[in-house]
Amino acid sequence: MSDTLYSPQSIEIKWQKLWDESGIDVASEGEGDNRETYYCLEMFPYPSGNLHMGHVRNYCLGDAVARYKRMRGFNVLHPIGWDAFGLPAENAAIKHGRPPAEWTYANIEQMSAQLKRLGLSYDWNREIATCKPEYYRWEQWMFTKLMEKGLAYRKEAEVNWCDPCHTVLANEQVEDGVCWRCDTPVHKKNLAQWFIKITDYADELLNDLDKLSGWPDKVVGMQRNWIGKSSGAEVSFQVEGSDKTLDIFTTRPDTLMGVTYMAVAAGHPLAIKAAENNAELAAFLEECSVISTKEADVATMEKKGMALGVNAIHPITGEAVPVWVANFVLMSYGTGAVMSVPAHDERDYDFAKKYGLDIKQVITNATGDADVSEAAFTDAGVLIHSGEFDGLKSNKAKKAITYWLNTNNKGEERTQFRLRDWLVSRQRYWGTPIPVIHCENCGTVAVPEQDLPVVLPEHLQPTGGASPLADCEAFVNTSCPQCGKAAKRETDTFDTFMESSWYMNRYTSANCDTAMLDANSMEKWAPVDQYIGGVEHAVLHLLYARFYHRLMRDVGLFDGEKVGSEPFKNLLTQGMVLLDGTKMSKSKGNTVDPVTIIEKYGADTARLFTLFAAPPERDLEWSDKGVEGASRFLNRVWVLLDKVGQVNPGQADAKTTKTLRRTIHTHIQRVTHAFEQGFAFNVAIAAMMELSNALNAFDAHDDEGKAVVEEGVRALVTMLAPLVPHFACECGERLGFATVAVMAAWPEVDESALVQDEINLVVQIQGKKRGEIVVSPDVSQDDALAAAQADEGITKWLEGNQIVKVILVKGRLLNIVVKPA
RNA sequence: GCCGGGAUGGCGGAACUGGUAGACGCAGGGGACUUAAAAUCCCCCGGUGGUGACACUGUGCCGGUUCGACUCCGGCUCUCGGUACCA
Repeated sequence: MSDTLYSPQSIEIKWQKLWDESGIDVASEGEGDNRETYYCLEMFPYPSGNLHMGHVRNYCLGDAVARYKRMRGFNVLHPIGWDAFGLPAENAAIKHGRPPAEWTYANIEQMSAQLKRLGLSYDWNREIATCKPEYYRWEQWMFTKLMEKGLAYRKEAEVNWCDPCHTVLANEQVEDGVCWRCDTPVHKKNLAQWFIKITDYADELLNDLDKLSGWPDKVVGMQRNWIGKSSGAEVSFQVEGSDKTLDIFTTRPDTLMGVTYMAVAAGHPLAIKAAENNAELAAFLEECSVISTKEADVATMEKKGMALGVNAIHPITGEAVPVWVANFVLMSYGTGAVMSVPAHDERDYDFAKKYGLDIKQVITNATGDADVSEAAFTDAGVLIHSGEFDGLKSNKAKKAITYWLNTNNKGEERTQFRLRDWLVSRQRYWGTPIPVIHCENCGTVAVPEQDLPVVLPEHLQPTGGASPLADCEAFVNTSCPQCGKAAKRETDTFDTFMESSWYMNRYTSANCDTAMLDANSMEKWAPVDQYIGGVEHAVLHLLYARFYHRLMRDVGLFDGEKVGSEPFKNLLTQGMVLLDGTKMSKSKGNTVDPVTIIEKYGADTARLFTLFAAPPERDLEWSDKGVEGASRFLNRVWVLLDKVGQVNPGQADAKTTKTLRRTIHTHIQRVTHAFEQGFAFNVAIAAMMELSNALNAFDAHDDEGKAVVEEGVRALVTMLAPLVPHFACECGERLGFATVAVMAAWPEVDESALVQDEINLVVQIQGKKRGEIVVSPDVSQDDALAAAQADEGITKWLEGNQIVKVILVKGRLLNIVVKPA
């Protein structure tokens, strides 16, 4: 019997100390290190105060990957840091009356200790915090480069505005159309904001999605839809009685002859002008400004509109069609105006029915009987009531009509993206200052490189109203770098997606203080081989990071040939951690504290459970009982170690020993396969449990049996090392491993151990299992059929029938198809 | 609304490329050990019928392809994530 019981607390602290001292988690930059590099990265945490189970899951997955790759002989980079700017720090600051910096730094300290207690194999030498000037100075530098290149620009955009609070609200701060703090209805307001031209990269970002074979199809699909390339035409409608045109984009120029009205956004200049002497219309525009800017709200609200009393001239027929303002047309998408073809578009149809607008059918189906009296006909088809275009199919008609518009100077072929430029300004304090100075003489001037970073004062106290940065004279007042006269700093800060868009590259050269990146280090490690994080980042963060990586490439920070255009080679999107079927969250009060679990069961049990309870990409339902099960398994393995070296009295059986050895090697194969195929740790652990059960059920009666048991237990402990590293190291020490278990070589499958003399072959009649026969693994179809026909349990199903077809699936089954004789 | 997932026993899940559905674990039932309890160990465990061998049935719903479908195709339902200022 083992003289010591498995006691996780002391073991874990012991090994954490030993790993730290030996530096095995440090990514080697050394010249003499010839190992292939592997970069494993988990999405860095927002320092909210305490680690939650979502973090634990994310980082246990990443750690298992990193440790597995080390055991496979890779030189692994596995860094960690803090996404430290953001709204929650300001909210906490308001609540506690202390500056966000204090709260943030205290949280980082606390969460670092919690991460360390989990035994995660991070290279802490590369730790970064995005709220530090050493980090964000390079983001500011990059922004000034983008200004130089014309990729950053300023224009007006709508924000959620709360009058009493005198501040811009995040979408999250708008609840059912009212401000979360004062319950006043929120309305839209235009502000001058900074944008980055991600649309210049839309085609590249779209086309390169094909290269992302290591990403889940669903994420690639979501990005493709988000970028949303569509081809169609831009069409100019003359505004009646004016020299202005109303320009629209449509993907269906074939339906142009069916336009019966136009619709513009409430913020469209035409609507604003028409409202000048129309009180009713002005009131409607005001009503439209009181809804949130969320797409989901806009899409689900009741569709409303009002005629502007203005007409547009149809470019082909010359007919006048009324222009309406509609609450579902967005100023931020396309031109802020659409042509409406109710006969062939569902939304236009509903709107036309509601307001009694004309419905003119111009497309029919192949049989010519498409009907629009009850619903819109939205399929492609054949043109009717379209003058010279009658009889053309939709595809041809699109080209013909676009060609007509082009030759008559009333439109042209166009590609439109759903993707909009990235709005990076935030009217908030706790973020990276935008490195711009406003000068009365010179306009907006970028802060010169030698004056960077623009340091954010960390002592300010937000109140819930306007940003305290704007009131901080020491920050705001400066001089113009061009003319030297008194000038004012930009007080907006960057969207926090800016920081998280390049941190993965910064880790390669985290301590470089002379440039954003050290090109050599970047080219050594990047791109990230395996990125792991929540699927909720499938579009925004991952798209911005793909974009920013290209910006860094194009600014010349690294060689695009060597690194490639994509920052993340493989992506694993993990599911959420649920309790009672809903996401664990503080606000719902359904959380389980990781620290409590670690204190009760140890980090290894917590790690094992989160990896075992669900496949990585699926949601994980938390179960206290399941945690106990994980703990029991570790105890069983702990006791199993006592079997090593034992020879029991009794008769040895060579066949049983051979079967055990086969089991050991099929399980090494299965575990390895599970690791290699999408890191299916839940399946790997199940296979390890089976192996443990098989070893436990076997008693060695001779030296051969003893040797096989030892082989099996050693393989089991080695394969457990990436998942429960402290436990495996302690077991390895007990077994006399030559190296620490977490750096041991991964077990190899002995193919010769897998060979079987005979197998059970399933016999089916009409695809239903009716029995099994024992045959050689490479039995012929005829021999298998003969064996089946000799089996009493099977022949009874064949009686009175004639065999029509026989199918042998080698090593699996024999299916006999019969019909009544 | 739009875009994208998911649905398998009482529960979490497994099932290779279309080839024995329910591995592994949890819960539950029975037993061993114990004065007792805990811990541990052994057996059973989708449903219906049957003492049993066994039979029928069964992977959200409806339909299809196939010798054979959890897996492929068409149509739904419910649910979750994203929806551009939460990160």
